[in-house]
Amino acid sequence: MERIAEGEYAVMEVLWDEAPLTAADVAARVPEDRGWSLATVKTMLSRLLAKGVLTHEEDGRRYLYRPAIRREDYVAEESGRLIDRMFGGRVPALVAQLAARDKLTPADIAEIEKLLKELKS
Amino acid sequence: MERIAEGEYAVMEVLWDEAPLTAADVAARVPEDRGWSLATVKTMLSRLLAKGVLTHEEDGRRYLYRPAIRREDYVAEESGRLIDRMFGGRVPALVAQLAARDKLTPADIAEIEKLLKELKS
DNA sequence: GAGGCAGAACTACATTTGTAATCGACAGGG
DNA sequence: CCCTGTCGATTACAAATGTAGTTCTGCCTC
Repeated sequence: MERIAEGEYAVMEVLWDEAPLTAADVAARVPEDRGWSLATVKTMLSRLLAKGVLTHEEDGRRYLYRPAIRREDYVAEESGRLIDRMFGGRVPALVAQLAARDKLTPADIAEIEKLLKELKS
Repeated sequence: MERIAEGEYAVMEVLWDEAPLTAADVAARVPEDRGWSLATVKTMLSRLLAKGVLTHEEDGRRYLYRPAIRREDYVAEESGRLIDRMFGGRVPALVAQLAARDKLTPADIAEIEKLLKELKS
């Protein structure tokens, strides 16, 4: 699976949330703070098509875009990559790091414990 | 803190592992499979210096390089970024994802549970 | 003391990414 | 039927990245 750049990812997010959409629809849904023009969004869409992570179908004179890969799959790949690179593939090392940085609220801890308990059953 | 590119990161790893080192030493320690020439490593070192994440001190005619930022800090920032982007900042969502993908061995689970238990004390 | 080697500094060049502008085709409104 | 707005396609261009090569300058060796 091709790598998706940071900016491109914002477009994927939109389409993972709702698809199919026209280019204009995507542009309208991209987070405001990107400050992108429609042209920029169209460039992103072309590149994502070229990378094979989007498909398009014709709808009259326009295209409707939709993701060709599942969000879960991409997210899994990216997090795996990070865990491999930064934590030697060891998930507990990641959790330890988060803990050391106070990134875990008591609610998070409870939730994770619950998850793990269910896993073992 | 400046963003460190993927390739540059490999150089940082070397120096986090052992420092200070000369450019040649770094080159010798970069993972084989990168297939980098000494020149490439030197370019990386310059760019990392420019980004302010390395420092160098003179050692006669050469430089000795050492990290200017701590590995833990960088790793914390990067993992935070990923968790924000892909999991809406929710760590339990990340753990759930790993679980769903069978990325957690029973040993991992036990280790994480132990970590969390200690956190609560 | 001249030649060569080792270092850093500078230069090079393709690809990817961010961020558009422009072009050519066509559909719909008047 | 023609104008104009809308589409996708093509082109643009700077910054970051990957991956070196080249140059200049001393130090070491013979």
